[in-house]
Amino acid sequence: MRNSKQKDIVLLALDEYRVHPTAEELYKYIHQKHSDIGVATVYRNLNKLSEKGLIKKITGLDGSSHFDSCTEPHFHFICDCCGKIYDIPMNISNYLISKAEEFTDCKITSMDMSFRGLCRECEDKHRGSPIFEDKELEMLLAAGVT
Amino acid sequence: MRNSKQKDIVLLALDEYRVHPTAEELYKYIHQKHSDIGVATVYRNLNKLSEKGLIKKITGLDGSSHFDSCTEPHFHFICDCCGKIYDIPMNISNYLISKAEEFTDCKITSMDMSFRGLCRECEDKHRGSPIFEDKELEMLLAAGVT
DNA sequence: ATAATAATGATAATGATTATCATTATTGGG
DNA sequence: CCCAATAATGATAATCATTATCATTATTAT
Repeated sequence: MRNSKQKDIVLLALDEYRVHPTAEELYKYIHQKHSDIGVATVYRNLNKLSEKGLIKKITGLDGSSHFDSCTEPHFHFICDCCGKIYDIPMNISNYLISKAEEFTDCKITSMDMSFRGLCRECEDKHRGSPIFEDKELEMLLAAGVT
Repeated sequence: MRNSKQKDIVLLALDEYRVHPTAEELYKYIHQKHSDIGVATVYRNLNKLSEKGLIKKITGLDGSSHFDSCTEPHFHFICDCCGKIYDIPMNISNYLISKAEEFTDCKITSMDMSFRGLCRECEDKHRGSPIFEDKELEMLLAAGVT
């Protein structure tokens, strides 16, 4: 991976932007100051940087991937209502990981955990008026590591 | 959510197919026996069923979403090399979840955990010839729940 | 300084998913 | 049991995110 002005700009912008932007969002942000940088370059760099572990790619939120300049081990909470992403500065135990390796007989190199639900703001807003049609969605949350 | 023949067929097919298919794959499978069912119907039903918690939507693997008829709490391992998905029949402790709720001050209704790495098969195949360019990818795996 | 080659930018192309809309099927009253 | 309300369907157009292409430019090891 060679250096390039554009790569630096993308990294810096991601750092500044803070709120787990999509490639598209970050591109628009960058475009304000650097109208000469193309979309493809932003996509390319974000992907390359995340492949190398220098940034984090977060998937499974909405349609698109989000990116996070923080590579410290942490997880995410996504509000089902407003879509906002919150950081959860938490680690997972090595015990869990070795358990998983045991189960699968596979070598684990990375993992991803994300929680969903309602953030405080949305919960307050929707108090009394349920945003979900029925209770089918009230998911069973597991009890104890097995 | 009303009943329909198509919904039953989609659910049954997902059950039969077993291997965490994408909507597209499942559509092709269904199409063999039921050429009258459209793609949109398969997509619609899979999404609706997963919203209701009757099946599981798995995201963040490749470009597309996969679906899983098993709603028992479990996680997934995805091979970075061949893309195969393995089940990990594991639960997460309530302690972790309440910790996460504490951190975020949000109400958690569901969670998702996925591991990545190399499956046994691919590891054997690639022994000696590293498929990754460098060691930057050897991700720091966290130590102990903090 | 230079040759090899990785990165760039513009844009076309792709792939997955959703929206549209006229038609059909399901369902809870009467 | 029939009927009105409306959810579901199928075909296809449209959208959205992302990747491929390719000629040009920039970086880097020698």
